[in-house]
Amino acid sequence: MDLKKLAAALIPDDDLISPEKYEEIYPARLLEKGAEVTRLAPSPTGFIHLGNLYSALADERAAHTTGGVFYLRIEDTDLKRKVDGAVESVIRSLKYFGIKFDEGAEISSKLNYYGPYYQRQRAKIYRTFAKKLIEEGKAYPCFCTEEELAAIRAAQSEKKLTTGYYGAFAKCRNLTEEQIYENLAAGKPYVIRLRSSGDISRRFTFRDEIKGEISVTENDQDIVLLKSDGIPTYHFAHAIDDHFMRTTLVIRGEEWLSSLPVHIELFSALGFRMPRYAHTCSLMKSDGGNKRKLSKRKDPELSLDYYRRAGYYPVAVVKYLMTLLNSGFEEWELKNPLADWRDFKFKVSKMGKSGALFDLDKLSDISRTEISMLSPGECYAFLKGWTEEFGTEKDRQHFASEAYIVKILELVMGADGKKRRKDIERAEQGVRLIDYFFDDSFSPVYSFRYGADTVKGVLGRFAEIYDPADDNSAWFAKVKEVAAAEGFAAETSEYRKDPSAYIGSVADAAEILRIAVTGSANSPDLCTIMSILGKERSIARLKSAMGAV
RNA sequence: GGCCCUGUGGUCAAGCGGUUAAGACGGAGCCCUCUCAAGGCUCAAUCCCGGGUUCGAUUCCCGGCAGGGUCACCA
Repeated sequence: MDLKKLAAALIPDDDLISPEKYEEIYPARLLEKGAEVTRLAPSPTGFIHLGNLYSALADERAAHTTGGVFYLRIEDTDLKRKVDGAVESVIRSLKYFGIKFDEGAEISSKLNYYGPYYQRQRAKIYRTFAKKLIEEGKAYPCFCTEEELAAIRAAQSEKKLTTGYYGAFAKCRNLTEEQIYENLAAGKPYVIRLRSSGDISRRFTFRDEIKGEISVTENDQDIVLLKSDGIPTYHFAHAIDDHFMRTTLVIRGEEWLSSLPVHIELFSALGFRMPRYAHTCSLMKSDGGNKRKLSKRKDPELSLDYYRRAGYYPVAVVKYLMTLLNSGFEEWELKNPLADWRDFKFKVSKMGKSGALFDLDKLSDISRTEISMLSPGECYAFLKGWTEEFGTEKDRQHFASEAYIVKILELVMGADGKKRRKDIERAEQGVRLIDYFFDDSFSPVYSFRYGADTVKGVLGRFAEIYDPADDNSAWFAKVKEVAAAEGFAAETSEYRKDPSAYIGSVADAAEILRIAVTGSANSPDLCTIMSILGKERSIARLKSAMGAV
């Protein structure tokens, strides 16, 4: 068979350049030894979730801790699943979490020598190499219809054989020259398949950067290289792109492990040297007692936008992911509390081998800690940023008064450097937490544990003598005075000695005041809260609580 | 079902032939205390099972089992 002629008939493009030329167009990168070139290669099929960030972070760290390059490639070969705005969303989300690319799609960089970075725009390159493989007899056209393929699959699974297009099942593999041209003349659509030379019974070990030695067999599937629309499949595009974009380390989810044999054969058929691979375990979610891989479709609440909306501190999300990526990170951080997290020596080889269950408690804890280390001013800026995007109109009005909010935050966070409160876990909750400082969002539900007379007594007496000029101890002395007058023990120790002699302790009396002022039995220092509110509003709240019982 | 990956407390996990089997989150308790938060201290809780190898296995080997992944003209 005249393969040259066949290739020209199958790939009639007349604007292709020679395959060798591409080696010159995309030369080896000039990088230090050990520098890794990694990439994030999402398909633009919607939002990205925590699992993608996890992977992106691994890529970013692997590149940037070795002086390498991290680039963005868009795998948009499946037009059916394309979602508008997905690329922008990916970039925006990653940027929010501090993940930056050095080159690639939509990245303005002088380094963009290896593009285009959208696979749809790379059709010529793929077709060039598909043509080459056909000429070499390593690829062939397949005219099977979807129905025929389904029938083959059905027959195979009935006989409990491996499904797929391989060996004797690959009907189009041995089509005669006449048959092929007949089909072409009839205008039948076709795909280009790899003519696999592998033997599934041959087994060897492959070294993965995370999993270590893994056992694989040769590939024997005649997988599709070019779909009937002339666009490549993932496998084919992967081999060509990662070769010509000079990727050194492919970090991808372990769901790709099973197609590794295909990729090994592809690189070999194309005569390319393989990059190294790191197959990451997937982030899991607990689902009815079992673990399950995080899914874009099933877990919309794990979209990165969800974390933005909930207001988790972005660095906290990254740090949480870092603890999963390299568990040594946590200890390192404990030892270097002031160091930049990027100074941690990330190692791909130290990545965990088994899928971690996503732990919201842990994320919350880290977020709380990160926020607690902010200065009140920084925290204000963070919360304000959140209100601008996700808050209510009322929130935005509240946050217009910077001085007032900062004063509140000094209380809520602890003004000095060492005694920090950790009340704010994320922006959304933090903004709600301080709602009671604003009259238009203060909507208390009074639930006093004492009778109306006692409540009114405490509130009324305190309203009489409250003076915002009092310092903490003077303020508390007045609380004690009021408490004693209403039958509470002025000292907790006294109350403990003889509980029956009192109706409660000073703590219980303070609770009445606290509920009246804040609407809650729990709050930070009440004395400070009242001084922030000021005399008028504090007393007004005491009075209105009196009226409500 | 075939093939592949994984298997240490509730969760994330150190460990890499001999350890009282780290640490963090969560839980319980105590202290502190006007409540809460924070902080300090303490406690409970783990090597999937069965065979080997070995003086000795969480660690090495084999076999089960369990969980996950994958078997497309999707990535």
